[in-house]
This record gives sequence, structure tokens and C-alpha cells, in this order.
Amino acid sequence: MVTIRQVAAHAGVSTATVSYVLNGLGSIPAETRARVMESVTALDYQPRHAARAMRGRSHTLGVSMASGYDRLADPATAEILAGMAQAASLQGLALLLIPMSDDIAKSCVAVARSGQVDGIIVCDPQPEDPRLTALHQAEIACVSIGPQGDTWVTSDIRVGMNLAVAHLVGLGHRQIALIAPDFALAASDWYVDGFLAALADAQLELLDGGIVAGGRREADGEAAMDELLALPEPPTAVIAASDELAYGAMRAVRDAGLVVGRDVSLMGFDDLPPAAYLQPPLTTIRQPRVAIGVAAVQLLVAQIGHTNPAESTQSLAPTLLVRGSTGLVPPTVIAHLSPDK
Amino acid sequence: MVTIRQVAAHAGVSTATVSYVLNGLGSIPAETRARVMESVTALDYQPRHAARAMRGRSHTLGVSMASGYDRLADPATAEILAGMAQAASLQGLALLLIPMSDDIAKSCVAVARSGQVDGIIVCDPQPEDPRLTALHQAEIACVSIGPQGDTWVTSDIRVGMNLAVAHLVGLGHRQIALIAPDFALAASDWYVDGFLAALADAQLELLDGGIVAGGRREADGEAAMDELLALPEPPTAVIAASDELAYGAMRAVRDAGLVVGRDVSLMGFDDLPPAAYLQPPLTTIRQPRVAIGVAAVQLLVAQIGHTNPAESTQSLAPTLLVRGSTGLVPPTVIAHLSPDK
DNA sequence: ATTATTTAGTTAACCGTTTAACCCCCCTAC
DNA sequence: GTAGGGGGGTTAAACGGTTAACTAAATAAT
Repeated sequence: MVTIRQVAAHAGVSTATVSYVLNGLGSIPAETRARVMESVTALDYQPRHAARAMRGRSHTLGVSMASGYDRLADPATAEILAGMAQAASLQGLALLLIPMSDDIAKSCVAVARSGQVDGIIVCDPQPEDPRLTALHQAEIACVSIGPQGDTWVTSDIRVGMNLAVAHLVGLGHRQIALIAPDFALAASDWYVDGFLAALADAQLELLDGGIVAGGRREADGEAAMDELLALPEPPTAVIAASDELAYGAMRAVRDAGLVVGRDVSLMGFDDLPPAAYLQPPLTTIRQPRVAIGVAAVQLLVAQIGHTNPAESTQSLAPTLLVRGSTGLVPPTVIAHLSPDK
Repeated sequence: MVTIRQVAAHAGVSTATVSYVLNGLGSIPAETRARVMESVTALDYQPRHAARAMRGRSHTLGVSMASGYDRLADPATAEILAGMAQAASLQGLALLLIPMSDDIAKSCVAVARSGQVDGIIVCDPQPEDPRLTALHQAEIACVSIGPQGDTWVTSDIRVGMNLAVAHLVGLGHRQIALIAPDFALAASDWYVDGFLAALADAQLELLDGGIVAGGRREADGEAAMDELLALPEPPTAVIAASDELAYGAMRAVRDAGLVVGRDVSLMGFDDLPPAAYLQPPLTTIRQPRVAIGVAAVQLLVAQIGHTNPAESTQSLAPTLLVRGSTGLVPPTVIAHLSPDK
């Protein structure tokens, strides 16, 4: 184990000088600097992270999952993490996955107060998430992925809804329904509000029964779509608040003997891996997941460095991915509607 | 910031006693122990990780990705990571995503030698991976995900191949082909060898041109399947060495006007998220990814603790997932074959 | 009764960096 | 001639734990 003392001895200077050279501080002439660096490489010196972290920061950011690390297996979460890892790397920061325990909030605070991390990114924050209150109380820098707490970054659902509705309207649809997400979701309202706002933008009226309570799983989407198809005046296009809901909805349409993309247009939200492989491929709103991870790191770094950012919350715009599950309004419907106008 | 000295003063003992109590060492009577613990909670004391790590270990394991953190966005990698995080948590260890740099091998060694991690899990190891040689040379504990280096854990492809072939044979298939993986892949040989061994087990002969060089991407699978379908004696069942190859193969079959699962049986390998959503759903071999992550952590922990494990390599058995893309041999083929027998 | 062992602690020397405070020498300004 | 001001360092005190070595008293063994 090579220490800074050995380097100092080798270079014929004091440890302070070595430290200054290594950290680019102090006024060290180029000649001395070079000599020190030579010794560093000659001895293959590597500063101890722990000793360095005893003063100053740990240069590590913590990541906390809501319940268990099975959340990581979710491709959406993984992509966000990829974004975070990428952004952190760029700043020379490491990412630490905080170990789980019975009391997650407590372990988050412990890891931060122990100085192992300089701040924490809270994934899947729930309303009144105990982690956020605990971190806030302990005055630990943190940002959440989702609209919760003081500092957060999320996907702008309203913009996504607008894209979705605009796309469908562009195809001639006038009767558009929404399969809403799980209402326990933090961003749940955004979907409904965004949908209503988008309809208003397009000067369309909400269909009777045009918003059905969905849920989270595929089966919920299937049930919701059944409900919509049974409507006296069924929608010609349906937006599901998640891809998973859309998978189920697609099955419901098929089971009803209709063809997705021709008889009924269907959109998802998220763009999970299967979306492109459905039959037909699912038109969906892609959440900017990698960008969310990147933004979270930037926000956290700013917060740690007291560079109080002007904006402490960020909503990133999703994008529209047009695939096969949406198409022009079926002619029969147009025929049916034309007389009205 | 509460230090161990303050706790010691509060409890009326020396810092050493507090340290012993906290670490469960030394001979401390219950009464003293209780008094110390009271002070700890009263002052809400949290030991500094860095100070603790200066002697002894960091209780952190490093994770290194091959090239960039976009690998994390891959659901397969994410699931392995989930397994690692889960196993690490159970042991109270944290997982550190090592920052990327130009020279990944160097940063791995640096992070370990700086004492920030006690050992490293190397993901996606390449043959002659510079990280492995560097880590080995620096005598840093490490285990790779894939058959490379001294200590590794991987999915047992041969067993998977056996499951696949046995499944197809059970359905009556006698003419089975393989779309091989990218030959640059570390485990590439395993697929071919496993396939041949499985054929031998079933007392089947290899079809002429029954192994076609695949690749990695969907398009490779498509091309490979085209090749197979053009064979004078085309296979009735095809095993693709990855789901992605299978996606392409499925398209090729469809484009040829045949029906997957009826005219041609098709299997994948991996069970990625889209597999279940293909039309028909893909029969595939599910890699035990979470278990791989768990095993990697256990192996690494054993290595760090010098508990030299009896086995320093582990091949975990994958499982068969039967879905719609495989079916009984088409009758026409049976008719065509019957005379021969 | 004396010695050996165990129990229950204490003392203080580390661990490897950082950094505030100083020092010395040479140069410049007045 | 002397005060003032850098440049180019050095010294040593933190930082907050751990732990080897030691002590003192109590208990056990001879």
C-alpha cells in the first residue's frame, strides 16, 4: 500500500506538496509538479478514498428504490438508472445502490449521514413518502424521480397527452377515450388533467364515459377496453396511460373481433420493450427515461454544491412514436359522422 | 455532527468501549452495553463510513459495465443487477456503479485500490478482457458474469440447449436447426457444443446446413432463417441462440407465408420482455438472471473473506418456458417422413 | 497464600489525507 | 535600510474511528 508519505519521500517534498499537486491547488511550479507526478506514477500511487472522504465529500450519489431491488428488473427503472450512471460518470461520481432494510427511510438517512454518499436520488416516490420526509428533516440533499418532495424530475405527462391527442386528431379521430392509470400513482392526476386539456386544445368534447378507471396491470387494461367497447357510442381511438394497460386493451379489441389500427386506434404510454413487437406494433409516447436520470443527477449535484439551481423541479417532454396501432378513422365512422356536420 | 467521543462522554466510558459495543467485540457486560446504546440513540449517533473504512473494509462491492452504462438499459443486464443488489442488501453491502472513463480497466483497479470497494463484479467480460487481467494482476477480488477469468458465474447454456432440443423432440421434431450466436460472444461455443450434445442425446443427426451463423441483431436472425428455409430439406424446428435472433427469424417465417408454431416451430433463448408478446408468444429458454446476480455476490463475498469457496465457478441451470411458437410436427412432414422409417 | 486467568475496561497509537498556519528567502518600493 | 509582498514550500493539527497493548480488579487454580 503506497501512501502519500512515500510519494513525498520519493519526490523529496512534503506530503502537503504532493496533496496540492494532486488536487491542483496551491502555487506549485511546473518543475516540482512534474517531479511529484513522476513519483506518483513510478510508485503507482493511488489515494485512499476513505482517507480523502474523511474531509470533504465522498463523491458518491446514493440511489434508493421504493421497496425491493426487483424494481430494477423493470426496464423503465433500469433505463433511468442508466441515465443516472452515465451522468454521474461524466462528473467522476459513483452511484451507490443503497442496501435495503426493514426501514428504508432510516437506511437512506443512515447512508447519507454516515457520509457514504453526498446526496440521494429517490426512485418511485410515493405521496408522503417516508424517505422524503426523513431526508428533508435530516437536511440531506435529495431529488426524487417523480413529482414529489421539493426537488424532482419527471416526464411531462401533459405534453405527452397533448402529443397523443394531437396525433389521433390528425388522423381524423373525434371520439377519443382514456384508460386512466392507477390512482395511487403520484402522477395519476396528470394523465387525466392532461387528457382533458388536450381535448380542450383540440376543441373536442369528452365522450360520455370516455375516461375509464384503469389500473396498473394488463388485465386492468383489458377490462377497461371491454367497458369502452360496450359504450353506446364507442370511441374510435383509445389512449392507455401505460403500455401495460395497452397490451390488455389490445387483447380486448382483438377478442371483440376488431382490428387494432383499423377499427380502433390504440395508443400506449412509456414505450416498454414489447411495444414494438406487438401485433400491430404499438404507437406510444416514449418517456425520456435516460434524460430523466441525467437530469436527476444534475439537479442533485447542483443541490449538493449549493449552486441553488433556479429550477428545482424539471418536467421533461416525452416524444411520440408512431407505429401500427393507430390509423385513420374507419370510413364507416366517418360516414356515420358526416351527416351530423 | 455527533462523534464517538461525544457518545463515550455521554455514557461515561471510553471511545474504545463504545466502538466495541457497536461492533459486538470485546467483553462488555450487558449493563454497560445498554448504557452505551442508550447514549447512541439519545445523541442519534451515526458512525462515519469513511473513518470506519480507513481500517478494515468498505463493505461495498463494485460493478463494472463493459463499455457504457447504456448496457444497464438492457433488461437482461438490469435483472442481473437486481439480483446482485438484492443479495448485497441481504449482507448489508452496498453496490457501487463504477464511473466510466477512457480506460475502464484502469478505473476498476483504481476504485478497488482506493479502497472504495472490496471487490468487483465484471459484467459482460470479453475474451482477454483487460479488466480481468488488470484486476488479477493487482490481486483484487473479482468475479465475472460469464465464463471468463478465474471466478465466474453464468447460465448453463448446455443445459438450456438440452431442454430446448428435448422439448422439440417431445413434439415429434427430428429435423432441428440452430441459429448460432455472435461468435465474438464469450459463451458462443457453448451454444453450438450444447446443441450438438443435445442432438446426440436424442440420437438425432445434425441436419445438413443445420447450423447457420447468426449474429446478434434481429436482422441477423432474419437472414439466418431465410437461409434455413431455402434448404433442400428445411428443418421443422429452429432454435435461435437469443430472443433477438428469434424475433427476426419469426419475421422471416411469416414473410415466407408460413405460420410459426404450426408449419415451423421456433424457440428463443433469454426470455426478454417482448418474448411473451410476440404473435405467437415465443417459447424460449429463460436465463436465471436474478440467480446469476445473487450467485455473483456470494462468490465475491466468499473470495473477499478468504473463505475460499470449493467452487469458484458456477453454471446455473436455465428453465424452459413453453409458449405458442412451438407445436407438433406438421402432419405433412410426418407423412413425408413416415415412408422412410 | 500465591499465582494464573478472566473480566472490564482504558490509553494511545495508528489509518492516510487535507489544509490552516507558518517560514524563509528574494524582490520591490519608499 | 526596512517594511511589504509574493513565490515556494513545510509543519502539524485535524478528521472520526479502530484496535493492540496495557491496567486493575475479581475470580479461579495450585
